Amino acid sequence: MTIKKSTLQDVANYANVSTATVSRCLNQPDKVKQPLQEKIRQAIKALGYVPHGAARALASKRTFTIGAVVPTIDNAIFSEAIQYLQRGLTKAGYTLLLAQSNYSLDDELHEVQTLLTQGVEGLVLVGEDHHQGVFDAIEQHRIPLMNIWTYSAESKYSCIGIDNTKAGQRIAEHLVALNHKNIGVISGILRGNDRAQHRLQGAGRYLQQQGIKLSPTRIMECRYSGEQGRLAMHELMVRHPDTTAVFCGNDILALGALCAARELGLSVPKDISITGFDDIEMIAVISPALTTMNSPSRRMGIQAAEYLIQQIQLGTRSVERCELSTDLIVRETTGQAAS
Amino acid sequence: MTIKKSTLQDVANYANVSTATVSRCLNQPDKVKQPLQEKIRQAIKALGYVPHGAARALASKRTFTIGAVVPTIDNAIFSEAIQYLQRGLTKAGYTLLLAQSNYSLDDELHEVQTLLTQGVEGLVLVGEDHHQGVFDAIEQHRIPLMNIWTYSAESKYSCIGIDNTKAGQRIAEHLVALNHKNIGVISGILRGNDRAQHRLQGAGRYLQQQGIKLSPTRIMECRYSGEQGRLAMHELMVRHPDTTAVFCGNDILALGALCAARELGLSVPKDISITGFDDIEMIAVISPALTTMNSPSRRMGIQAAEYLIQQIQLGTRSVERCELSTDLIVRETTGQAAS
DNA sequence: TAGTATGATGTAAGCGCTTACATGATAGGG
DNA sequence: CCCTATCATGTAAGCGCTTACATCATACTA
Repeated sequence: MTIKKSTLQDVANYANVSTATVSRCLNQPDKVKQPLQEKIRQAIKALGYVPHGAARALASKRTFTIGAVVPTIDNAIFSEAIQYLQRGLTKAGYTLLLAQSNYSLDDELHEVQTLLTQGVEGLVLVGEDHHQGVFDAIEQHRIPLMNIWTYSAESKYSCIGIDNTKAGQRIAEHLVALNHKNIGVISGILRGNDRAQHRLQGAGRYLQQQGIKLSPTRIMECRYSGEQGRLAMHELMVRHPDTTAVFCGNDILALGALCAARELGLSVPKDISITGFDDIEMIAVISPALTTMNSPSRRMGIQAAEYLIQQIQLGTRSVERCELSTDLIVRETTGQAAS
Repeated sequence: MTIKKSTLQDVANYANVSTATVSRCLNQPDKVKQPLQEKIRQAIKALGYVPHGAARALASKRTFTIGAVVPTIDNAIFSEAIQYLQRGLTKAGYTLLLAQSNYSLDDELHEVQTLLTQGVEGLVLVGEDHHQGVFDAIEQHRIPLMNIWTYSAESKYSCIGIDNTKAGQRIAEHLVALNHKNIGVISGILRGNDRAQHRLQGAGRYLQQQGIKLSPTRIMECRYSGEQGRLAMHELMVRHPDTTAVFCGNDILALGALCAARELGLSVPKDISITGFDDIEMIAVISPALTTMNSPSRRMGIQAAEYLIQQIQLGTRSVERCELSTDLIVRETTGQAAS
């Protein structure tokens, strides 16, 4: 172990071979004879040699890197997907470059550009709505894109996820079946978030069909955080004390709403029903256990990795759309509407 | 917007200047006259030029990249720290390369080597125990390292975090003050996890001083997951039905334990007290609200970013040790021992 | 034994950028 | 009006690697 960073050249000198041989020993070992390999391995170890990724990338035009941009890593549902995505990529020798958009399409574009500068060979984005610049850049770089957390049959790009509209409707059906008429919504920020929009649309449309009006004042829009959900719930109950059910944009918001209900002395589900979305692990072990829709985040992560690797290796650019099923998981926070 | 990826050379040709000028326009704009800058900007836009990071890195010997390895991103406490770390780095023009060790020091070493190949200019690791190879590699590459989630006055490397031993002791003190004698522990995997070890040691030592024996059979070791916590709790209560308090390694485990207690018909905190660790946002809005120690994860993320950037810019390699205070947050899951 | 196919290794040309240095242009001082 | 200091731009040499191609050794085949 010398004290200075060593290069391929150093290793080659040390082992008395050419740089080409060392390079081959590293990348195509079967092309180098055993004894030489030994010698080279020893040299590498002795010098503490670590390959220079940038040089390699420049020379080979390969980075073995995939980029992903999620709204925030600080939400169990995204971090779970990322974890599995990363695992799949790592296993195949790829590195994940992760960025956050904070639910902003402009930020997303900026992050995508940074990722492209870094040379990502594939991209994972959340949702199907993106800045036009994102699509342009992807075309120009000819890299595969996979939109996760969304499914639509006409999507121009590959996607894997649930049909958010249907899912939203499914929740509404459940609430209507329980005879709820005065329904409130605590949604995440809708702007630039097609998933939230679709869920709300799905629910809204169904309610309308059932003759139930979802007035704008019953829709609270806030950041995805427990505290925000709590505040939104309080505000909602001030505006519409008659509310008997609340459709929350995700589980964290639902948890906040649950907390507010407790603070207001409302019993769940007797006085008020609350639904979440995502089915993060944690909410199954709390009481009352939350009624929610599950988000197949692992599957998305795993499959996004598989798809991208395959596209890269085959050099193809086929569009693959995969709809994952989602189930309503009825637990303890929904019940018959108080009469 | 042409269809092929364009290079600096292309931009230079298009704008009728040399590559050097384009490069300067991008990196040191004040060295290029206004009108020329305009022309170059236009060319860049027209060609949809995106710089080639690897080439830049190779030529400039700068990557503006920082690496971090956390046990798992799928734990709110780490993802929160990462979020703030990333935010700080991005603001300063750095990119974060994130990897996961799955609580394994060998995996950590492997990830560190990958990160070094990618040319990271600084490293953030969790805890102070690392594979010797990690330290060797860092010495050789002469990059700053910051250990987060740990504080020790003698640390050879910079660190920021809490004194886990003290924190463990603090929880034990709380339980003893409530007259608990039969205390169980549901810890995360201890191997390769100095934080968990220290917390347990801190608690164990204090209990011993108080004449309370923490027998090995009262210590459950399991993966950090709600479900694992739940199972561990069941097992613990089978082994030691006399247990009146359970010290959990983190909040997720505590949630699982809480669930198990409910399943066993035990009332919390009347029959049994449960403590968590980390104070993730969510546990404040559930009921019963969890007694826990807070982990200043944001501060760690923010400060790790500041420290590394400073070290890189100054080219220094000074060691900075920062102890963050942590507080016991007594909520509803701890109470007097059942007599 | 010569001729050829096969495999192992070496040679050297870049990959797309940055940057030290060279060059040319401009302006001010004597 | 020439000389020099100053600034803007161009020229070209690599950064550390990969890889097409050249070279050489070896093992067959006839």
